Amino acid sequence: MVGQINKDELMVRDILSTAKKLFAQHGLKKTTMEDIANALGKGKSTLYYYFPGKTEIFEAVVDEEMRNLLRFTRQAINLATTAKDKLKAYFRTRVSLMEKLQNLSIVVYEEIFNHIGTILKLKQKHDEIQIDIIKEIIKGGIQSGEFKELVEKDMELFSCALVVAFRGLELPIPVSKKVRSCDHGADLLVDIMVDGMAGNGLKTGFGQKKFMVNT
Amino acid sequence: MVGQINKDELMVRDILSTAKKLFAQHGLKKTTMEDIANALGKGKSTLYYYFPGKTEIFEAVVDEEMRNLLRFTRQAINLATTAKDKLKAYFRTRVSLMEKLQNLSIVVYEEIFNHIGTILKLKQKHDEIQIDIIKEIIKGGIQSGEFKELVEKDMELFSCALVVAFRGLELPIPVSKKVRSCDHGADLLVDIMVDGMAGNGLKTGFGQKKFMVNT
DNA sequence: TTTTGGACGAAATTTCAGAAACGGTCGAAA
DNA sequence: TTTCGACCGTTTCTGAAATTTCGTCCAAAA
Repeated sequence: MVGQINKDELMVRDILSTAKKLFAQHGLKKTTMEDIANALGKGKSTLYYYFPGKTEIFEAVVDEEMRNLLRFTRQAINLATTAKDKLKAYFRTRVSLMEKLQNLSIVVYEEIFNHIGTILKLKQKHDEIQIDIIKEIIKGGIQSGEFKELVEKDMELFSCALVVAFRGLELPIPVSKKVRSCDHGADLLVDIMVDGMAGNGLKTGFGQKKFMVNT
Repeated sequence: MVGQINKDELMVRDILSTAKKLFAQHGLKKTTMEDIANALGKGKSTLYYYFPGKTEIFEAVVDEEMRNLLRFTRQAINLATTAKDKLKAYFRTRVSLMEKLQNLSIVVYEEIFNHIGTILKLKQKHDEIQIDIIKEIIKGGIQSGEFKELVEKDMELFSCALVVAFRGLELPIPVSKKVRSCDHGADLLVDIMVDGMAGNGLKTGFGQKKFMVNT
């Protein structure tokens, strides 16, 4: 009984790993149940013994992949001590692991952007302008002393990031709407961005005080 | 002469405005050159006198729409005085004008997301978790005094925004890659987010020395 | 000259019936 | 309990004919 459960899970793992390879290689549509079965050296209906259908296999593969990403993220977060470093860890691991995850989802993305790639190239041109706008604002803020100094490279980077990040808001997905619909939201974000999240009352005692001097 | 140039531009404007209506109503593919010509009350070849082809008309329509959005954005920015308010104006106008622009691109978006809507629903579930993770980090930061106080609602909003904004980075577009590929980028962003962009000594002329205190 | 309309050809798109492929089921066998 | 081949209903592909649509051309109107 315990052995059977293990055998069950082993089979499920086998199915998922080979399915993942095939999905990453040929995409969801082009990968048939028979392909998976053949790659496993099993009969097609064996798959249906372990999974209700093709959809569930795909979902399981994606779910597993996302769980992995989450696991690594949590791990990196736990290694950091301060909240600031935790945030850094969050973003850093997500950025690096995203690229690995894209091995799986690249086919999906390709399917999407074969349909709209042309249109988004138009957008790109205007993104350049938007970046310049933001950069100008920041430059103005720096000159007036309202903002901290920032080297040209970082300003460029930060402006790019803002524009790109905003694209996430443009995607018509439920969670986006939640943020988008709240007018107060945009202001809050800028408030945080400008004034920072750091509290004035630094935590008592043992904290390491650092002085950074810019000119 | 001058009169002809005006007439030219007037005709171009007419074409673009009626084409825009039709594109928004029926989409790019379902709108034929004859549809546009009929709606104008002109012959089909008239269109070809003013534009090389259908593609160019569509691009011109989209370009005009984006220019409009840019125009309003600049206008709003100029009305604001401080850089902080300018940033706010930037985001606020973009959010509100985006919805109007979507009247045009809603057909486009529909075409896109009929293909991938199913897949992105999977993501949504994990987004919920990510939001919770970030919220927890922020909560911890607040409790330790590292971060400023934030009401529950704003914390939720801010966390959502971060997750959603990150979606923009995931899109496989050149500018995204530019930001994504730079490891230093993520850290810079968090640095700015935490410490803020605000300088200490406001606009005291020339030599700006700044002291940043971290814990 | 400048501008327009409609006819025209080439190329893309749609249609649709028949064929192939696919997801999923079932009973039997190991 | 686990695996398998055969089978069914549906979806997807194919390819050729019919239709639509882009873009050109030229005569004619302004």
